[in-house]
Amino acid sequence: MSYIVPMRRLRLPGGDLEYAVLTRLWELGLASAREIHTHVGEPAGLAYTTTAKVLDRLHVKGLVIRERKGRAFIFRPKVARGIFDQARARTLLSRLLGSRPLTAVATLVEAVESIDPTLLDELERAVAARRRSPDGT
Amino acid sequence: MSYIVPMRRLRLPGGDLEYAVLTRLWELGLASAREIHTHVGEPAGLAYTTTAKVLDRLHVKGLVIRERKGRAFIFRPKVARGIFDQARARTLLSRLLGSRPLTAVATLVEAVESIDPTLLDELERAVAARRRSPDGT
DNA sequence: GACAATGTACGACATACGTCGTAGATGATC
DNA sequence: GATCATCTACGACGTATGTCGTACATTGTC
Repeated sequence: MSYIVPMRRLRLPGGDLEYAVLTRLWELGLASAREIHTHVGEPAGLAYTTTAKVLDRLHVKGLVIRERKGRAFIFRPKVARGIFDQARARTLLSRLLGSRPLTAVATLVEAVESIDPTLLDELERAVAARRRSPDGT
Repeated sequence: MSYIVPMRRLRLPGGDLEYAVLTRLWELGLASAREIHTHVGEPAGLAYTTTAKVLDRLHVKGLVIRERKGRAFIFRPKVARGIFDQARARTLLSRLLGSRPLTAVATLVEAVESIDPTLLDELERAVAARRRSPDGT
């Protein structure tokens, strides 16, 4: 790892709460702050304004669109989940691989296994699939 | 993703600069702040005190040991790289897998490929190896 | 022993994010 | 139309981390 780059400022990833909110939005297609809160914030014991604030920040970051509907807003994702997740995965992966990709890959596989052994099959399948279509099938 | 857990406070991961410094320490075995700075901070255009501060924080976090040597300190890692990297990988991976592990695995493989296609081989090998010895060979 | 060089200690500021609380606006209800 | 419920706007605080600068201490050198 060189850390020569002074700190990338990708507006993409974001924190866990933001991602959880965005995820819910992707699943619902469109939703009010209240709905998102009911699904994400509330079960986590968070205040309604916390959810609202997150939605607000996502809006500022241009990750969600919002339209007024009466006194409230209806939010909808502005970025495609696939695109976002891809970028997010690349960012997280880059940090993980660092200067010793080979070793890191082994560690990565171990981690996958420790989280859920059955994912090894999936991993194998995914690699095979990737091999079959190096493009984007 | 449920985000039910209010935010883990693992003292492990840390940021990129901290990880870069720790990595250098693992590589060198033991080193002075000046040495680390020469290897990590300087090439990144950082001030010496920045490197020193990072080392200081790593010390506070109990990730490095330091012994006085004259007016300076000699640092040495306190945690094994393997252990640390494993925990780090698990943390990063957990965030990546989220609520749709299957989809995430595919995205993950794509990301690996986009970063370095040859790593797919490595990934395959690692999975196979993991299969052969589910323990810790 | 005075001085320059080099270290450490530490406070400070910036940003990203999680997390609330309050205030004010707006729509719904009787 | 007065009242109540619900939203949004926004400021604030806490923590983690990157990033410096300054002050103070220590060491090595004439």
